Amino acid sequence: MLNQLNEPQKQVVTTAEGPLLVLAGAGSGKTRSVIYRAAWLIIEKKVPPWNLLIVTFTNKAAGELKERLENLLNFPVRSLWVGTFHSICTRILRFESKHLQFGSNFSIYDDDDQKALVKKIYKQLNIDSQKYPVARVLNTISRYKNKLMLPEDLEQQKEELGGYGDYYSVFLNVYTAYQQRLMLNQAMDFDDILLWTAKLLESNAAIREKYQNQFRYVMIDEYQDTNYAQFRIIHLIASAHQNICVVGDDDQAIYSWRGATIRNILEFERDYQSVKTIRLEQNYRSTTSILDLANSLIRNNRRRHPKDLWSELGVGETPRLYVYEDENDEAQKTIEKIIKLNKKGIPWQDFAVLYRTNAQSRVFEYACVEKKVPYSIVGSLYFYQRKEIKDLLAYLKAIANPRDNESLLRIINEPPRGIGQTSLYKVISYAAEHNIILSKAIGIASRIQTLQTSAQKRIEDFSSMLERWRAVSLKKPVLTLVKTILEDLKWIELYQNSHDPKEVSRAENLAEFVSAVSEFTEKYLQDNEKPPLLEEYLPFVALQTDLDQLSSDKNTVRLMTMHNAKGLEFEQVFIVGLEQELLPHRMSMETPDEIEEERRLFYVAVTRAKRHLHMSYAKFRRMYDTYYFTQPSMFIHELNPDCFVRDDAAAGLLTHPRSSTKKKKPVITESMKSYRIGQKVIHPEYGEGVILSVDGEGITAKLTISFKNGKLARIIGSFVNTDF
DNA sequence: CGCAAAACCGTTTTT
DNA sequence: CGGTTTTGCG
Repeated sequence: MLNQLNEPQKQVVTTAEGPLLVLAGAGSGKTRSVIYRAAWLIIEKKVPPWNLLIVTFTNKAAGELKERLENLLNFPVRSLWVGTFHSICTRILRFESKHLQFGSNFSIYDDDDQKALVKKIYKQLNIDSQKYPVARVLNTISRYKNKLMLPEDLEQQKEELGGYGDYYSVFLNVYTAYQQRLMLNQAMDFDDILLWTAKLLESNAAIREKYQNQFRYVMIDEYQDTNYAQFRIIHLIASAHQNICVVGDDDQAIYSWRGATIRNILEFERDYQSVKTIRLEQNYRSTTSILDLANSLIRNNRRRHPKDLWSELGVGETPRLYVYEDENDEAQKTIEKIIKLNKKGIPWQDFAVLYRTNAQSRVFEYACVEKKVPYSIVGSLYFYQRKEIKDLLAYLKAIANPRDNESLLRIINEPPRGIGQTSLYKVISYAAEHNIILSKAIGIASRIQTLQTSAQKRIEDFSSMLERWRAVSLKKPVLTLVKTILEDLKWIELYQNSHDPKEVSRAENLAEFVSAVSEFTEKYLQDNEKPPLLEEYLPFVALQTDLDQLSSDKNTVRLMTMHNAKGLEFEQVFIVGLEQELLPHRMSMETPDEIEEERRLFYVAVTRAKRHLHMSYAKFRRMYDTYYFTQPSMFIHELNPDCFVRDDAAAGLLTHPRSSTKKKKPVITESMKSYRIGQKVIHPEYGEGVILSVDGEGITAKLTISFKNGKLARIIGSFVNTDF
């Protein structure tokens, strides 16, 4: 087994005891080392699989790791704990629920659920969402939770931080109410899963010792992207026996916005005694020309351990940079290139298109559909966030957890069954008055005098339907339950008979959901005797974000964000949208630290490529309904010019490198403060033009301009000059 | 109460 | 622009 590894990898595998820090560059075989180390522990050290804990970054990585380990061992390992922090913690919390204020059937709320809940709280507390943006408040809540701080822990800080104005006290009110509502609904958000696990292990010595004894050997992949809560959980388990192996790369840290901190790597050596550090620097993935380009980029980061990756895979083809007209042109031509290469015999699945934001995926999706290229969008936005799927999931949550009012309210009139605002208000008041939960109140609607008789009946009918499904959910597989719900509601037919094509596609999505459950059932049966019930399925699906996960071997072009590409590799990588304000993103270019993280993100994207790297940007990009002229990403100017070639059209366009990292402040002159129709303007790149319409005032006004070169554009005033 | 029209809002990145 | 939520009316 060891013969297939290089020297440092062998050391990683055979250092079984004691704290081990592996600093592993991109493509240096770190996952391979983790798998072989697990196999080594099981075979050579006779460690039972259930004494291992392996933490991965995604569910997909966990699944692949397990599969590869079983192939290596040549036998299935059933009782091995391998998964993300969230899935492992969910398992622990469900198992230990009697020591918590939660039942084992607690609901898990995703981003949208969180947002909906906070919006309700805003209404209740009369808070202006313009003044206190929901996204910002939720972000702050998340940051505190990642530091294991609940509202009560913040009360004492109220005085000191009050000086910043009323934001903090409003925030604290929202946080307190939010947390109360979660408890009331017996629900947790993603951060709570980590937080409650850490609190449980902290406060309960018996449980802590139990898991310390169970997880005698702990391994964590992508350690650079763990946050404080995750660090605490691991520390509470592993500090007792010190058999902990963490694997990470500071150059690939791209989740600081989620609370991840590089300190976890730096302080590792402080928290554990006599840490052994091993460096993996030989890259087995990419050609030298790709690595040279990556090295020339990441060298611009000041806060890093200096290191250069090297490989023996030969020089290979020089990376290319293309310049396109606008985002549509970029998408069309990128897909056309892929088609050309595919015709030469490269299978679809060897191509990946990587972008900074999910919003960029749409044009590529359209281009694929138009040109009939099979594609998959890898990412969260696509399936489980759709309204009809969220509705169906709300049914499942409401069935499993009767205290989940939010889910119940979401579905009580969806699809419409004549239970409107007025009736609902009456039921909620009744429930509050009699101090009973909503799902109980709807069962005795006929006792609610204020309701009309017809409404009473509709509500009770709905309640008894829900109870019937609850009974099914306890005895029958979740697949049967889902089919029963869809049939009882005639839901698919309802959407199918619509004249709106969007509604019809909702029907398809519901049908697809059934296949997803069916696929899950098949997978589940490989490890279990009986098909999964709802209670087994829900925690899985709540943490599931990517539809492709179960069937990742499809022969399709992969479209994904750079973040989603972490840990993956492809023969051909297309990095698109390399523009200022997109990469680095406009929200992340305030501080040098933010710029460095964006640079690491680009580095991660580049190092995904095995043989061929294509980069591109567009001169022109539309956002909502406005066109913007773009500037090439500052990172392009940082690349060693010998490491890539520019497409013909790109030559000469990079003649004036921008030194400033900030958005250029336009020079405002008197004449720029007002625009009028018919006025002549000059744009540095597009030349002379005439204003056709003006929307708004001053330099932020949106102008429609007809340029002499024939281009019709809607752009922001500050980009053109009228003062000549 | 349901439906159509109008307002609104969002773009970082994810478990 | 595209999707969802709110509004106003029948």
